[in-house]
Amino acid sequence: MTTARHTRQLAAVLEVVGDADDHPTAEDVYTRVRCRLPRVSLGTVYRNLQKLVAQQRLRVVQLPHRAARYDSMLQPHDHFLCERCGTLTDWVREDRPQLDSSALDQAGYLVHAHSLTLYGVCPDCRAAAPHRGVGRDRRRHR
Amino acid sequence: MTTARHTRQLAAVLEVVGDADDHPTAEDVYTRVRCRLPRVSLGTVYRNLQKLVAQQRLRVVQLPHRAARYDSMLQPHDHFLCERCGTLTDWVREDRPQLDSSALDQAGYLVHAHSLTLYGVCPDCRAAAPHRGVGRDRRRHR
DNA sequence: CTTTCTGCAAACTCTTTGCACTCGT
DNA sequence: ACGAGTGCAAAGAGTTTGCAGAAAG
Repeated sequence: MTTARHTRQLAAVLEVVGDADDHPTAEDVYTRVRCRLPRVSLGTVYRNLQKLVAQQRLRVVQLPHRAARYDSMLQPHDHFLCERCGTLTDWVREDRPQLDSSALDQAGYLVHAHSLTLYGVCPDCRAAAPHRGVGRDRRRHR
Repeated sequence: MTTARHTRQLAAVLEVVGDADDHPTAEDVYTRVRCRLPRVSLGTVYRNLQKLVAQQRLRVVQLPHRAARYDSMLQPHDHFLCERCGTLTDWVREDRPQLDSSALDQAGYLVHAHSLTLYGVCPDCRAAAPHRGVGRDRRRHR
């Protein structure tokens, strides 16, 4: 039987993501964990993030063309990604319409989970440049 | 001024994806285009897929831990991914216009687009093994 | 002591790119 | 002919993995 061990590295990874309010990437987590445990390796960070996600103690948000982001908010929610600055925002819908998948259910599909992400421009970026530049100059952050 | 050229490679890529009913990956498209144009390169396939997506003549479906899949269905729709066999299915909801993002709108977010993907087990896989194996044996296809 | 976990570095997957050449227009 | 598009091969980002040694139980 597999006995999960409690290591400093695992604890640090969990705590770093828990304390973060910015949906850090694996690299971000690595950097922050390093402040405490200067000898951790990126591989270990990845392994522990993976483990914590599997244990449902953390969530991953996979994004097209970007590194995965980690999230300690466990309550069901979705995300908004600002295409200009790359900031990822939690979006908790109180009216979460239960996502009527009955058509799929009836067709014999078994739905375990889903992911919904919105893309657009955040308030800060709109304020900074309301008329989005014609030239393509995205991909600035991370 | 940029003058778009009409090349065999571009036409073949578009046609291959258009004829496909299985959401091919870039590699799949590459293989199929090769039947006709044995000298195409994977880089060209990627470049053309990218171009076609930018022109809204094709759609990409980005999936966690998997290669992107291409889709010629232009009407708004979502997807279902079978976690056992990797098959991606179009899911057209008639009741789609929902997705009430007014809370975000009011907070100053500008929403351009969104993506919604469901994960689970497709009818075929359920029939093949109703009681999903306890051991993790995913990642079979592609 | 045993076994899991770690650090390190190499490998891997998917995708993008630089460059010289080709072929639409 | 001009230059967008191509083939090729190399680079790149992000993530995974094999292995010997460290350390948790």
